[in-house]
Amino acid sequence: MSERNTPNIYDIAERAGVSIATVSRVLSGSDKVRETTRKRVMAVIEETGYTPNPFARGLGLGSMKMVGILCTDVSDLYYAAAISALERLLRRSGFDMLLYCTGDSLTDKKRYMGFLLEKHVDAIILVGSAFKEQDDNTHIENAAANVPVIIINGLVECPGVYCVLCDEKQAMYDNVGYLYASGRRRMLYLYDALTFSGMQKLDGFKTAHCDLGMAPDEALIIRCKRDIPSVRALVADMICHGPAFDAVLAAEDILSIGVCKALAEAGVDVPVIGFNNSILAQCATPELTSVDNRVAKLCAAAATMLEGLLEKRSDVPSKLILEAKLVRRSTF
Amino acid sequence: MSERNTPNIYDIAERAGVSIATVSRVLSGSDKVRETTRKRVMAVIEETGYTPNPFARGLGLGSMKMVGILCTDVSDLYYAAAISALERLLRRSGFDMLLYCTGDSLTDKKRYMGFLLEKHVDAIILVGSAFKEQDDNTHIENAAANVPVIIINGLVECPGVYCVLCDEKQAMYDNVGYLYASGRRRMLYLYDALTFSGMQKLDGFKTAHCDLGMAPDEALIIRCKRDIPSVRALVADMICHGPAFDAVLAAEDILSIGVCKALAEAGVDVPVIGFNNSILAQCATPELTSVDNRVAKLCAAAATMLEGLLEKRSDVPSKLILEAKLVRRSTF
DNA sequence: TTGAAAGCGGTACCAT
DNA sequence: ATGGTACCGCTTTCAA
Repeated sequence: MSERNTPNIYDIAERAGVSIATVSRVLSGSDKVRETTRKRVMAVIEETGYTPNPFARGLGLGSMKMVGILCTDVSDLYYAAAISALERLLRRSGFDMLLYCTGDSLTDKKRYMGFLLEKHVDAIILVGSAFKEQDDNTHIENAAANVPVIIINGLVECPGVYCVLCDEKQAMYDNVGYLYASGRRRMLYLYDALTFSGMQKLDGFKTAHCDLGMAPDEALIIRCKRDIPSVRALVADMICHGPAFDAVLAAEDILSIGVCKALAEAGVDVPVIGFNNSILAQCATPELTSVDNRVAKLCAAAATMLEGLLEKRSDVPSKLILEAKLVRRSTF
Repeated sequence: MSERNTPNIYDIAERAGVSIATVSRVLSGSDKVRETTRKRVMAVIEETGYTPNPFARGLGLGSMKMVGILCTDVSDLYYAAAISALERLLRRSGFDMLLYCTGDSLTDKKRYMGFLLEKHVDAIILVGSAFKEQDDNTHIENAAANVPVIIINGLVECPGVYCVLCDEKQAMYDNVGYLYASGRRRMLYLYDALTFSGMQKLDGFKTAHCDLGMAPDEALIIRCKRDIPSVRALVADMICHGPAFDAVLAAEDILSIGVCKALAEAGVDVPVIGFNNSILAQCATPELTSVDNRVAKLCAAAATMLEGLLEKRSDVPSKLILEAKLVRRSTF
């Protein structure tokens, strides 16, 4: 072996007394290698600790078996859970995860999407509906033209884009139904952003009202900051000065926390339902009833899709919708 | 341009009427290119949307500008915060992040560390003290022999390993002091794991007791599951059946949540101090006083170190310790 | 079953 | 300032 730091395929070939082609065959598990030859080559590989150079392999194959992940913010509980699940699943399929956090600006989302394509990843997974824009999804369409794109909990209908989502509209629709059945008529709806997911939930809220013959009161549909003290102040103020409400639906657990605090302080007892069923739901006092939107299942479905796509199978559905599930705790 | 999907440097050279060497120079911003030539080449690059193939570049340079990150679990709030911060910082320095989640088994930690080395990453960052083992840190030492290794909040003293940590021992030591000053003498200490970080905190707890002339009561030092209901049950039981305590120190915010719930139920009011100052501290009721162990700062320091190391500067400290900071809220 | 050699797409040294 | 060319290390086709 030469004095390079790591041995290469030539070193192995030389020491095993074969050509590099044979070493390559052994490495790829080809059956066109005589057993004795394979043994000899393997012995040299073991003894030298040789591992193939991934860049060279990537250059020849056009792939380093990496999947690019785009999320707006890993420090968010929901995204972190998704990425944790995806990492395990991807690794099991032999892929590495290249992680990009974009923040909310469309410019950065586009820019990072571009970087990912330049890196020649094998696929791109968009985590969260924050990636579907109202007007301009050209970057997603463009990416999909080059490589499979999977969106977790977002929907962009375009060839090459595969979506795995939770039926959050239905979940929120059902929430309204449950509260209605328990006699509630003035439900407060809190949300922080109108991403695709945000719009679905709001839509479910409104549609349910209509179907139940109630006109949703716009004064009870409030956009607020994703921030406990803000929500707390907001709800405290509403308790004092109206408009009156007799139940609360929040688009995110974190918002519900603020709600619970305000309610507890004022000694008001109305049902609250959160969304995401994150650890925050268990931390809240009283413990929060929350909609579980099945992150782990969504990710598992995405991973399965991905394998299908990379094997160029034609039976991969372009859209897959899972049901959410209400996890009842103390607040309802 | 040929019918390949993406243009390569030869296509650009041909269309610009120059050699590939010149294109390469333009790409690398060399000043040894005539301005008119540069313009011509740039024009072709723009118009074709050419981007250099990272595998080829990686092969030649021996690097794809990627940093490998190892953490036991991204879905943990603390690690997620760290990884979020690191991602931004690394990207700013032009590095991509290859994320690996190992779980707690040493076998997997070693295995994934090996994978990372095989990928020829430019550096490895270990997030969390879970990576320092009691007995066997050969995998870390071995990795450090090949590539810079940085540990966030962990300590392995060995050449090539750089550590950035928060002085959690001192923080816990101070906590005991504060509680002592407010008249507390029987402090309950809860922890879930004895990682390096866990041992530091416990050590601070015990040392402070000794320095204050109190023998720490081993019956008040309790290891519990990292799980709200378990802690809650544990503390509820202690309130009823003893041993008695008049303050609680927890090694993690999540444990404190269980404590707060049990205290609230029993109507007992004793000070509680959590650790990590995560979002959970704000979610708790009452809001939790917690030690901020400066994840963002630690990560920033790590990023700075990394740049120094990759520039082969010799002024990079092998150990850097930051102070923690107590964030006072309602529980103390 | 095995080997020789042509890519893959860059970087960088050496001429000119 | 520019071009020619030898690497970097692997995969794969074509011959033998």
